[in-house]
Amino acid sequence: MARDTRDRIVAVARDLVHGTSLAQVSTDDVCRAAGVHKGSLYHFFPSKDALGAAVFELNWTMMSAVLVQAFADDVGPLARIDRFLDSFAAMLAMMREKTGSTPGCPLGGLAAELAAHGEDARAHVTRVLDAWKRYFADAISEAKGRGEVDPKIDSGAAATRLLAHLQGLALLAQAYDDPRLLLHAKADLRMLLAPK
Amino acid sequence: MARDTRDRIVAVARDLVHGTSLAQVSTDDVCRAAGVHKGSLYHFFPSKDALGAAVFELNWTMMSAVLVQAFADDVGPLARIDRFLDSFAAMLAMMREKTGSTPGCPLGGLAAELAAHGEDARAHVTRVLDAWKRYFADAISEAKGRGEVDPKIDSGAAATRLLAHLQGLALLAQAYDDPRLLLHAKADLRMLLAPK
DNA sequence: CATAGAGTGGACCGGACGGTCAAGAAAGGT
DNA sequence: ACCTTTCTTGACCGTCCGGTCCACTCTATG
Repeated sequence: MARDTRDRIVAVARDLVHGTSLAQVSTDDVCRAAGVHKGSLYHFFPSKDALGAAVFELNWTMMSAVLVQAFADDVGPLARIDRFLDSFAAMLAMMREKTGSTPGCPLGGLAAELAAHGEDARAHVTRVLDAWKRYFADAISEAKGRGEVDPKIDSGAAATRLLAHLQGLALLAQAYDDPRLLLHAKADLRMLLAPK
Repeated sequence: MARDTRDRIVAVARDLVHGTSLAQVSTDDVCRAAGVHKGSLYHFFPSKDALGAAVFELNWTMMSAVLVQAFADDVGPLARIDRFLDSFAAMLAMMREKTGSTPGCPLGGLAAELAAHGEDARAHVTRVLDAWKRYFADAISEAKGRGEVDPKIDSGAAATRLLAHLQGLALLAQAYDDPRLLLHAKADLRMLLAPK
């Protein structure tokens, strides 16, 4: 029951924050939507910022699940990247169905907001982004070994390129309220890999 | 004097908002920093949202100046894009000096935030992004004519690619508090142009 | 110089906000 | 059965917020 309440608070907060921003969602909003009282919220979280961090963490957990699934090695490394992009696009499209407007990247959007909330929040955010990048970097390394991309490129730098591009596409998708912008992702990321 | 006050309010608001978000800056903050009283602010702007729109407009004006200068046709089209990227990177680095933390793209960041402020705000934002994209698209068209990029690519789609990538790099630069991420911009955008 | 209207000062408002608290209800170990 | 710890409740607080109001002061114009 206890863990359940905490989880419900975070999940509800996540839904409210996604598509908007942490600042635009009040603790009252969260409590109302979760059917919980302020005291409970502040029993589990020392501050609103802490709740924000938990939301970010939950987003990362969900993204991790998608990453693990997409990057399973039953297909080649480049196909894994493609598969992840499909999942990512589907995720945004589904969110648009549910909320009526296209959200940005659940991690990137919060990352930009939390970066201004002090140095430790920023450090946390960058650790998560690094973990995400590693999935790309590993696949790229493997693709280099297979001769599917230019072996001279730096895997880490290429991974950063891919992540940046994906973040940019998600941001434009949000601004244009059009998840179809992500349809270009596969081809775009291929260009950034200098394939042979 | 009148225009002067209005301009000062917007300029100050811009400085406060840049690097954070509109939501995190209060009208009191703006008034204090501008040495102005609430009555004056609400004499010029009917609401805080209107002030936000004016800030966005100012950012676009400043960006336009950079664009016009960078895209002057005294050099080839691809060199213009490079020149713009230099200016953009310099802009972010300068802002970091001034505020102590790396801001995101002055247009992209606000665009993402304002997109959730109703349909008309979003439409305004997309018009500005389209205008920005046009600078890229025109240069790409010219580069195609000169045979500097693959003539088969669609200029508009390529321009979207470039803008998305730039936005993504700016977002990561903000999250990592490291403007050097933009150093890769030139090479990255080249890859996205499928040069011959 | 009279007057109108733009611009400014600054007090004020209602409500929303993040956060607290004390007391009670469950849960859980012994 | 008992007590301790973990939750939950719901009223409450001080502050900050966006926004209003009205009296005042400039300044441009006729």
